[in-house]
Amino acid sequence: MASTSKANATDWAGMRMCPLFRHIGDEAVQRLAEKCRVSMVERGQVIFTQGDPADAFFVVLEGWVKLYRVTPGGAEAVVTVLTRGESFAEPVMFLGGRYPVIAEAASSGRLLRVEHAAFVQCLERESDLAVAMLASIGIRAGELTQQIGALKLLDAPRRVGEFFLRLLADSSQNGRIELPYEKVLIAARLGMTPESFSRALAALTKLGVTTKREIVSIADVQMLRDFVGLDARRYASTSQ
Amino acid sequence: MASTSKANATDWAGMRMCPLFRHIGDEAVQRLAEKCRVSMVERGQVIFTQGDPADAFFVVLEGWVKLYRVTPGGAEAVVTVLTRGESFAEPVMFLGGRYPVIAEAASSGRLLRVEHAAFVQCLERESDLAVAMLASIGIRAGELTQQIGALKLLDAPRRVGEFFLRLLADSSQNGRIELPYEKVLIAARLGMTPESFSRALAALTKLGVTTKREIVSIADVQMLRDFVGLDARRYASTSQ
DNA sequence: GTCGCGCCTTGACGAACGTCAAGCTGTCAC
DNA sequence: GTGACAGCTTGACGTTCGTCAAGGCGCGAC
Repeated sequence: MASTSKANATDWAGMRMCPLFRHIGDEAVQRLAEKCRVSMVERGQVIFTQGDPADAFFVVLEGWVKLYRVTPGGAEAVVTVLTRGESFAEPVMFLGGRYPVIAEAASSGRLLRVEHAAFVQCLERESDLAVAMLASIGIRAGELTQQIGALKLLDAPRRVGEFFLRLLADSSQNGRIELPYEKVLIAARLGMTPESFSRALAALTKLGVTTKREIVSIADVQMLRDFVGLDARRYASTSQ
Repeated sequence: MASTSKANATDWAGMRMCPLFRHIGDEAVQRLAEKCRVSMVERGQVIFTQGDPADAFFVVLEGWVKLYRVTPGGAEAVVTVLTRGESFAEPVMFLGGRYPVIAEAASSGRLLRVEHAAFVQCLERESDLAVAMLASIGIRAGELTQQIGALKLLDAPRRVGEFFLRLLADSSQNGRIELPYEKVLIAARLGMTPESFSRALAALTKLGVTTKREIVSIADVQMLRDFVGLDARRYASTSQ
């Protein structure tokens, strides 16, 4: 990997926005972070390849990562696209198998790398950590179950709006969001075609959401919130 | 709860089909099962209520359970419906909070009740268990991410077909599946309206899938498999 | 028995998204 | 500067599902 460094305070904060570590005590997160390395990656850089032994999992601290397979035909089949605060490859690492996909940086960014050995060490030392992580990961599963419903409930512009708001909530960069270069990836992530994504962006322009290249600017966050209708879905919130 | 008993061999097998315990060693599952109780429930019976301290989580061994909230207006808002092999309320239990929903048996059935104390005891004793469960639960999350995609990919009849096949895979009762009394629950679970569900069933009749009341009979399982097109989606399989 | 009430079904209609196809815009090579 | 290519946008059209509405079936009450 290009260049690695120890996790600093910023990275430590980045870990907290990951669902995996959301319900874990500050000290525990810090102790784990100390054993991890932060890697800088460039667009196109391969993080791991299909078949590599899964000896670590990753948290995206900044930028975008795409996971894909190469089909027998040789075509790229994108499994998913991840961004800030999202983790990947944990299950394979826990099981001690091999990575079933290729992970590639879809933009320049920073990744936290959690090694198997370091992780298990922490887990054995404090049994609270295991329970807390089980909770975190379980809640994440619950949220996903809901997303399935939300996918049907929300139309394309609202889905895009919600996605932008979620990215914004993490780092309040005053209405500015950076997307990966290929917007087709975002479309895939949101479960729609590039065409629909483009139309959704056009519809959001009326609400003060403008896009210049890969930069999205939201003039009035509250207006977007109202449009998405977060309030109407308050009942459904929290897991199971 | 109506009547409880110790977990027997059948129940022990039932636990194995739960994603939570899928990647755990036989001995570990058995040790945990020994500490759990199996409850018989009748249709309409409340398993726990909104606000109760979450001191246990559950695995459905047989029958159907619905989780719902009562909205401020007094209406029932069904969160989800679960059946054989599915667990619920783990995250809240791990966090030591209170149940945020009401759990009610949607049909008569059998539940495995896993107490907090017993669970933590097992977890502390063997650190492998924690890692295995993290893997299991993580894979489940990965599967859900896929379901989100599948939801868009598959039309209504195919979604219903796939759902039936998944229920069948668990207990090969020779093409016979029992649904809960109110089919509207299944429709909700599959993310569609009762009308669409009805139409989907009508479409499946041509494929030898007949429904009499709450009993679904599948004449030719392979034909249904072909229709759903499991093969076409093989690439996307396994988590992340 | 038969009345009434749920629930399931069936039909007609409209909205939203995917697909196909064409045009536009930016970037890079030469 | 000019050409070529890739990605994005826009338009037209068909499919599918949700919505609204009416009808049928089964079950329990009286």
